[in-house]
Amino acid sequence: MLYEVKGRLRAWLHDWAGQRWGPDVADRLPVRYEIRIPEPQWGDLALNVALVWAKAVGEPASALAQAMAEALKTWPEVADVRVAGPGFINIRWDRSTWIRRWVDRLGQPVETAPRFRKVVVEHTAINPNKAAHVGHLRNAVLGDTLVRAWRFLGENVEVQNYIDDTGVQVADVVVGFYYMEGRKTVADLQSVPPPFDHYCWDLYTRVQHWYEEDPQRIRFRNEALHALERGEGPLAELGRWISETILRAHLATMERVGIRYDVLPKESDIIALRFWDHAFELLKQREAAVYATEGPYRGCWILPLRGRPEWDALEEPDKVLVRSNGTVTYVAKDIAYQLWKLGLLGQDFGYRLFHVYPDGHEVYTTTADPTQRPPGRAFGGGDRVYNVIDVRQSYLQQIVVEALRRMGYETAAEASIHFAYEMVALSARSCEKMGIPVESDQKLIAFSGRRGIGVKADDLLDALEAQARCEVQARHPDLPPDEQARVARQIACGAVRYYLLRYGRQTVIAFDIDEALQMEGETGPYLQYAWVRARNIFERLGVWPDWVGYLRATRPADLPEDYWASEEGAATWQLFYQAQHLRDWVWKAVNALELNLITQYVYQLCQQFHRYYLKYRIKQAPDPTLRWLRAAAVGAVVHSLAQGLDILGIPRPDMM
RNA sequence: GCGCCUGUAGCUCAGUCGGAUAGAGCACGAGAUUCCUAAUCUCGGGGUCGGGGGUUCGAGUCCCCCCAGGCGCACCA
Repeated sequence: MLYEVKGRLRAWLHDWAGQRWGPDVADRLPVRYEIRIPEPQWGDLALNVALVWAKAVGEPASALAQAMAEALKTWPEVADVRVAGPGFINIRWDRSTWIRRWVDRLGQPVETAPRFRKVVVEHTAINPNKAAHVGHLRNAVLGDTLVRAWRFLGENVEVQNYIDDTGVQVADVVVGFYYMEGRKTVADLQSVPPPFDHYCWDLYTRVQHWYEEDPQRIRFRNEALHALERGEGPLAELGRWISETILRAHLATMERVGIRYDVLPKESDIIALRFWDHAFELLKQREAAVYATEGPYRGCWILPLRGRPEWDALEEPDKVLVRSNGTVTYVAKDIAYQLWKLGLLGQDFGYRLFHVYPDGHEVYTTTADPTQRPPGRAFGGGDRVYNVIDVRQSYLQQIVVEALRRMGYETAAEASIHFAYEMVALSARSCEKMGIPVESDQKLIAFSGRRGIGVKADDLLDALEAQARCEVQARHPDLPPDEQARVARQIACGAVRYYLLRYGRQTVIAFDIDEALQMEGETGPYLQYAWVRARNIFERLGVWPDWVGYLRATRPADLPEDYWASEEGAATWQLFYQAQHLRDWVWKAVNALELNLITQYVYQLCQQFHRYYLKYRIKQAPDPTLRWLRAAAVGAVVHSLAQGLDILGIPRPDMM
């Protein structure tokens, strides 16, 4: 509701300016003024528009503010408008009107016009050669939360998880099984002690050491790599089985934290379908790729980047796409794939069903046979594409976008967004605990699959679940064990997701096991506990889940106007009003790609609710009117919290 | 060398396109429960916002310089 009022206010201010200075002036006035929620003492809404516009029109800010304030007083939902400081306009809403209108509108869908035809979000993209670690989890949680936020805002979103099943990493594990361990058939792999992805975690680091012992052995990797690319022979067969098995393990791990996908495009199919050839033709046609006849890249096809200030600073700004030996570089493949995501390649994969989630949601994977098409489904072709990849890939991502630009796909370049975030590293303290040697001056140690340094996502979740289960058992000894386990899983999921989301994306997370296992204070369980408490109120009133019906049926004919001036009235209003801001924050978060804005908002709402809950009882309120007012505020929290927790992917337990 | 990012309480971090008195959590100390209430709440100490200069009604936030740290800059993936 607040969201809608803010929109009206902007339009109204524009009209007001038009009447005062004429429409031409109004259209040229800065629109970057702020409509913010101030400290409660100032009012419900604060505008700095007079300060911003005063500069533009050369009138004193305070006089301007005064005039606007007078005009705003005619709004029916406005109780009072005051001018403060150098020219802030502080609006105070008519509380009774607001709360009544809010109850009436509950359940009505918010009207949203989608901005995009399809938003594509690619995240996770873990090499399918070993178990997922917490760093991968950060990627997936950020991506998934972005997906949830866009869906909340009414967009059609497709979730992609790119699978590099032909790369060095898978090749190394193939080498490990085939040459080091002599496991040469799929049957041999099936006898590996489970969990398979955890076994490969160790094997992968063992292979690295094996290479270091004798550098000659690197030829086994090349052999495996070629086999994977050709897709034939016993090595390729092992590779296919390994990558698919580990991919399924990754899907299971991600399902534990509520993360799902729509389509899993495989590198092997990109190779088999020769996506690059098509992209290459396009690049040549549009003169974005050039054959170098001289200089250091003689004999290569390059993407010339000279001529733009941001690239000229580099020693060798041009980027090789096709090597002098005719092979294709990593960036080049990425350009082809990005073109497909944007629907510009003029070519598509085939698809087959890969997995069905318990609730019926289907995940497809690609095939090399383009005639295989799932009925009623189409993948790729987004008009907004997010690539969730850590910040170290920024340079590469910039090149991909620049290539689109050079090809003349300006809009597509604008639509391609690199969601860059910092990595998860181990704190020196955690390393010591885990027995990893640390040099004294090092504060952080980066995760490294090769060296086997990192915390597996499953291990973290297991630890959290075990801990949560102990607590649940202590609190609800009579609850059936499978119910206890279910709640524990929900809490573990909430704890991990909140832990990974609360940091800004440019903050390196120094992973600390004790901190990650924390369930008190600013944590996921804190939010979940607020939900349980709020929900319990209506439960105890006997009106769950139809608390909306309850609020409508028991609404008092008149609300006491002096209530809002009391201490309780102020608290009730603040809680109610705070619960109205979700949509604004989600919007802001998605546009700035700062998802921690959502966690902060939800956390603060919960904090406010916990305080209110302790102070004002609902069921035992002194009279029906007070009960209704308090219950309405709690209802606003329930409404907002349900949506907020869903966006964050934090489960909503029935009890804790 | 060049580019990007970071520096805020003992620790881990927020801080909204520049806005009103710099905030949380953890840790530490003291308290709160005859049931919608302890995975919670209340109170307390703790800060030269890395340093210096500038822009303006107003700077943790924008600009310049310096210091410290991280990451990136292949015919590797």
